[in-house]
Amino acid sequence: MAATIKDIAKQLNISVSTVSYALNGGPRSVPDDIRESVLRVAKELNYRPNRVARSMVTGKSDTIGVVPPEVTDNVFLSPYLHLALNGIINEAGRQHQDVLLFTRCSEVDRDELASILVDGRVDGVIFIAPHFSEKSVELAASLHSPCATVSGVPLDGVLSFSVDNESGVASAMGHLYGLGHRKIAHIAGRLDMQDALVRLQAYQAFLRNHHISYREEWVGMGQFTIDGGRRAMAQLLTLPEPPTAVFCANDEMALGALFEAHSRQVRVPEDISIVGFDMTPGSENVYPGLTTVRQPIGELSAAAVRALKALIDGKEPQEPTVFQTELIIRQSTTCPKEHKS
Amino acid sequence: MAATIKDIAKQLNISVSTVSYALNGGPRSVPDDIRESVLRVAKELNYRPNRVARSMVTGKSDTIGVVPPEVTDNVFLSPYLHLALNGIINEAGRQHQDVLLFTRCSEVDRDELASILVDGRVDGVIFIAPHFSEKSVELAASLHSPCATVSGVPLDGVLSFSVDNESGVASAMGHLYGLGHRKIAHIAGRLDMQDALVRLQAYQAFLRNHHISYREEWVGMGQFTIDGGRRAMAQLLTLPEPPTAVFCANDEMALGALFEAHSRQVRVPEDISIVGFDMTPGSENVYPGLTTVRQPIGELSAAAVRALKALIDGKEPQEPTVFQTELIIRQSTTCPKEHKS
DNA sequence: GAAGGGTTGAGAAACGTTTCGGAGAACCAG
DNA sequence: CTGGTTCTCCGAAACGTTTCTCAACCCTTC
Repeated sequence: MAATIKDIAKQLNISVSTVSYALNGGPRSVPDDIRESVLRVAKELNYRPNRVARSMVTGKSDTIGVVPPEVTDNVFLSPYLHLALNGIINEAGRQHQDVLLFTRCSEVDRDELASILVDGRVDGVIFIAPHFSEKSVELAASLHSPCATVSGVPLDGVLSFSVDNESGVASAMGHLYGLGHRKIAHIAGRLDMQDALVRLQAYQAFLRNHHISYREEWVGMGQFTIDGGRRAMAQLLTLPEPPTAVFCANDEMALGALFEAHSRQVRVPEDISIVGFDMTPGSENVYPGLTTVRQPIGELSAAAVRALKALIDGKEPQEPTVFQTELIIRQSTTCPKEHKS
Repeated sequence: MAATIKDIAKQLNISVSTVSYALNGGPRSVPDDIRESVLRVAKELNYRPNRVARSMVTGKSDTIGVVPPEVTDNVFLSPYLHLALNGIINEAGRQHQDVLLFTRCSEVDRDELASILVDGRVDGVIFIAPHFSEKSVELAASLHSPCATVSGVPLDGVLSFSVDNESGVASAMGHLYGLGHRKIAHIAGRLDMQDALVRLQAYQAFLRNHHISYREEWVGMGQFTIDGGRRAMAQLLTLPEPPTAVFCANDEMALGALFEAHSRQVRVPEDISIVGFDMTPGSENVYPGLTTVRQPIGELSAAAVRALKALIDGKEPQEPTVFQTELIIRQSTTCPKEHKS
């Protein structure tokens, strides 16, 4: 039985509109004495404005929605999603927005996913690393509801924030190449995701540019997971001619590769060098520390929130933004054996 | 300009109530032919129900709120909060609930925090590890809105989920004691949080029960953070008589302690043993692997969601639930030096 | 003292749903 | 044919806000 604006009005024998104006410093002024008594009675009755009712009228909710790439158990354990979500939350707080997490996208069909985008509970939506097959981004764009993607395909009507994968991959591969590696394998992520595909292509482009022939058996599919990385590494290590270095499309697969190497008594980096991508917290404290490509996931996500908020506020949509990466050299990479002695 | 129920009614020349019944399989039946045409037109018009309006009438939102212990930048980077949030999201999805993250608790006063609890956007709230000073839990309880705490103080009218800290601490301390350690220090967490306080007390109780005298200088304050753990460890290591083992109230502080030991050329576990608490993912892959006390944070949080949902659905409130811990012995603990040779 | 402007506050509409009350039609049993 | 039950479906109320319209009043100013 929460108190409403009507209760206040009744108690003071004034109209609800006056109460509303007083409470909000509303579009109209009210005399000081009335305002004070309204505030007093509001406090007495323990009045709390009902945000749902307000949303109903204003059409605003001060809440932004976040759609994960998929909804399976423990998606949010992914370090990438973790960093992205953290960045979103940080910035959302600053922008005075709450965050609504959609947890039910998988069990409903795409149509319904679209419905949650426009059901009035959020002012805008951020899609984190959507799959190519995910139609809801286009749907959201076609509904003209403010939306943004983090690491998605740039699309008309959608704010887009991504990282310069090409130069990131080039720096990682260049590092290995510079150390003398020529037998460089790649463990790719889920190819139905933008980052994975682009990184694979950039890997291939690097080989081409450096006149190294592309060998299909040196590309493993790691699905962006630790286990996937392990399996892919296992395959690579049992090849008749194994590579001397592995570039992984994210840190989790790199960790998996590292663990697989450990369990097969293959030394890292002496026997094989490993490079990751993302610079997740977990890449730092393993043994040996993982050489990786830092991408500013948090900043990228925060920028998405900022731009989304601006769009919601009626500003002009921001152009697609590409963030730069940075190579972080740690202990998991060194010269190939043949080169050394 | 989203289509509404009215548009459907107008197009078919029937009343909105009939449309609503048809759409919802509502409390009343409608003839099959009408239902079908309603569904058809709804599809044609791309109709999406407005959840806000529905909430308004039904008073339900199918959304549960999550309140972090505090809102500062990067709170959600905390592995504890990460695991808790992940557990909540997993279970919320299963219970067909979305998750609203409150990002704005710090800048508003407690009163306002309470207001977001009952502003109609959520059906219930989960407080994760609230501080003692946090009045909003009591406030929420007094407002009779469904709420739960994870690792909070048990309180009337609040569902409570926590872990058996006493036995967890006893198993960790017992492990060190069994290895021969008698000089056991403790790095405590934020003492304005339930878990930290109880673990400190359990540490003291263990010493008492084993007739080891309590030494104040062997208790460091680590604030539950890596940096705090580092600083506390630095102090312990510069003591005239340093301890041979350190029991930390969480894994992050244990990692901090580990790193500090590394940087001072103090070997772990040969020179000093370290035990953590939580079994966060980060504790596994460091060198040496961290002995720790596993607490099922995810399950605990999931249970909170389940119980909260049941309460929202009008079931009887579940009794406070205490989860058991499990000692995970890895490589960061061994016998003290004096004992060995 | 009348015209005009500004201030004040009451009343009501609107947002999009759900669901109740009840009117009319159809059907059945007596 | 009558009385009761069941089926249809319309109209309207309700949820709690925000904000518009409009009337009443007060104060200038000519």
